[in-house]
Amino acid sequence: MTVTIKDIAEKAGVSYATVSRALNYKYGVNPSTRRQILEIASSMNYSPNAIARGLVKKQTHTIGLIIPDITNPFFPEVARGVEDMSEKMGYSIFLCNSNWDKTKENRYVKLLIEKRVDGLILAPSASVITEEDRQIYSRLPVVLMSGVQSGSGTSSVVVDNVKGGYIAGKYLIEKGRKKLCYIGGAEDSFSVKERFEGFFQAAESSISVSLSPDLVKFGDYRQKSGYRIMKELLENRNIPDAVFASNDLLAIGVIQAIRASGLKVPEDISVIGFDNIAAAGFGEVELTTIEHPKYRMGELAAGILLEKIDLKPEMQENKRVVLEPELIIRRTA
Amino acid sequence: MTVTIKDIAEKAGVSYATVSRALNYKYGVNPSTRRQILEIASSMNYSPNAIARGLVKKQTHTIGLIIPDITNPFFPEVARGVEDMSEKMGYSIFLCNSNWDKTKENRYVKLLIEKRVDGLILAPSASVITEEDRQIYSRLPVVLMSGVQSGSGTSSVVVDNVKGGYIAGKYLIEKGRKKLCYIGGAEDSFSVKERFEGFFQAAESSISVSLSPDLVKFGDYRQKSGYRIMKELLENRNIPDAVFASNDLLAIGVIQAIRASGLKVPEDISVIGFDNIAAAGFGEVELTTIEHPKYRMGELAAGILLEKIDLKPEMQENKRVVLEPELIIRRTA
DNA sequence: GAAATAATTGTAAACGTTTACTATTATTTG
DNA sequence: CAAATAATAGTAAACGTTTACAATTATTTC
Repeated sequence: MTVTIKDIAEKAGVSYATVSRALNYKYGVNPSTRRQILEIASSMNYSPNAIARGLVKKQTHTIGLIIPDITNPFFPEVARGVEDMSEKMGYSIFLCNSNWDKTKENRYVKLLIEKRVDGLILAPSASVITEEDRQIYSRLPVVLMSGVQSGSGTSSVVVDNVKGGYIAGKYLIEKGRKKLCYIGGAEDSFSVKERFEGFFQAAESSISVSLSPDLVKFGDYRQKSGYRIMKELLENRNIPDAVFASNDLLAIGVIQAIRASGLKVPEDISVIGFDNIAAAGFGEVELTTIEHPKYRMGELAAGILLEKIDLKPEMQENKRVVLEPELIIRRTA
Repeated sequence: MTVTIKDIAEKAGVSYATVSRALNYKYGVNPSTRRQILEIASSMNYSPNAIARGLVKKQTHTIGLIIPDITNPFFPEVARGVEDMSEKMGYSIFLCNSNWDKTKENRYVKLLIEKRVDGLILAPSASVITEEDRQIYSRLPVVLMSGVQSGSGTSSVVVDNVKGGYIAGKYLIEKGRKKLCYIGGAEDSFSVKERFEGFFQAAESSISVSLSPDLVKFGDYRQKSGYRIMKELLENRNIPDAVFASNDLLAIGVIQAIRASGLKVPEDISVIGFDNIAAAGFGEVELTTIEHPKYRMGELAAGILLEKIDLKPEMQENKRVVLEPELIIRRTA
């Protein structure tokens, strides 16, 4: 049906090996023959079959990107970073949403391996790394992103969560806040724990500041959760003067709850988030937060992966790059 | 290196055709042989090579998704809809960001065809459809999404922009607004025009309402643009009592400008957007807007495409489905 | 229990490339 | 101008599957 190298060869009166060479600009084909072949190819609307090529070259120039949910405002930028870098290097990406479901994530990994991707970028939906995971990392180049503990057995790029938490805490304290509060996502999430750790360190470092256990709460990573938790705190008259939410969505929920109760942000309660999602800067939100270099993270992950792909398996080594968080001061703290 | 059907065949002492049949659950292989083969396959950690299969079956179970920019809050939901539906039907998606660049979009189309995707979903970066585009639609199943005029020569799924604009206008008028204003994205964008058309119709339908040409402005689709345009209007003392922005980002910028000038939304000026992006509902934004069924659009596009793929080319027919917009009343109008 | 039929398995070609190796032709060299 | 060399082109195998067809083996039927 579609045009193949053979068709071109026939029309040009040469063998199809020659056509292949001409098309791939390999040296060793007569310039005039090549010109002729190229012309015929374009006139026949020839489109090289990357599947066939992939089969013989054992390379698809394709990588898999598995993230929990592209709809979560954290991930589009990451994905864009991955895509931009990949495109620049001649790779395409399969986008897969694991929907925070480890089983689905694993199914995707399996599928992508069947599709013979050259490598995999994974923002895991769970923090723990299983034996099965390690097994996968030995089958193909993988780089992990975001919320991954060190010693994962493969390359990873993460933000310095502890430092981010620390910066948030320090800033709040400098602003004269005394009664701190931490509202985190899922308690078993690695990054939630790390951000808390940094925040806790900051609180500890100042004797006049408290971070009492009843002002450390966990839920999940959605806005509603922030709203609910904060509302409860307010209703119980357990009122901090500053809250650090472990991500921006949560922080927005927290602010809503505070304002709904008639209190003011930041006058009565300062609120600081984490991630600096695009919406944090929107109009009336103006959230003070910690920048999580999302785009850069994606870009780096892709860069590291592509570098790995170019190396023979025994030459590949695992890198861990830790990105710097940064305080973004807006209006809520 | 990796395990192939031949390796399994050898170990099982059968021909590799039999292994292929067993693995694919084709009828005509002895149950006990199959059991044995399956066991060997799994013990050897066999992963079928989808590339090789794709070559012979001339089907990759892969579709391409080209959108302008996943970082634009409109697209993640669309992409998610596409992905969910595709996954359900056993297809993977290549994600490509054209970055609103027609040239890049075309390069991607070409690349995806080389990678032999079974079909293509395209949210075009430009409104006009060229001869080249039509040529492409004849090469493989394509469905277009969002901002596509009818008669595009292939299937498409869009929202009823005219109706959306009309609903916005009607609502503002019902609320007693008299001096309407339209702030649109790029003037040559099809959807910008359509939304205006509907809005204009609504304005026309009521004699006590004005929509004067100096209150119809165009820019691009970013927040800043909305801010800038509105600011100018306010500075020139050309002040409407209601503005319909052709998307939410623009609307947010408009609101910022209004509030920065000391006026109140919605008391002094009502603002209504379009798209209902997630951030429109966030905390303090609470934007009144027109729902654009983004997820549904992606889901439908994928559904229509997959249906098309299953049909012989001559059986494929072009569908155009028009989704209903819906008024979402929040706090800005 | 032989013939007919059904079930299972094997053989080989095909999918569209790339590439090692060989063959041919053109060019240089002394 | 013959020999040596360089440039160009061709042949055939390989990549890992699927599948039409043929071959074999098992089962049924009378």
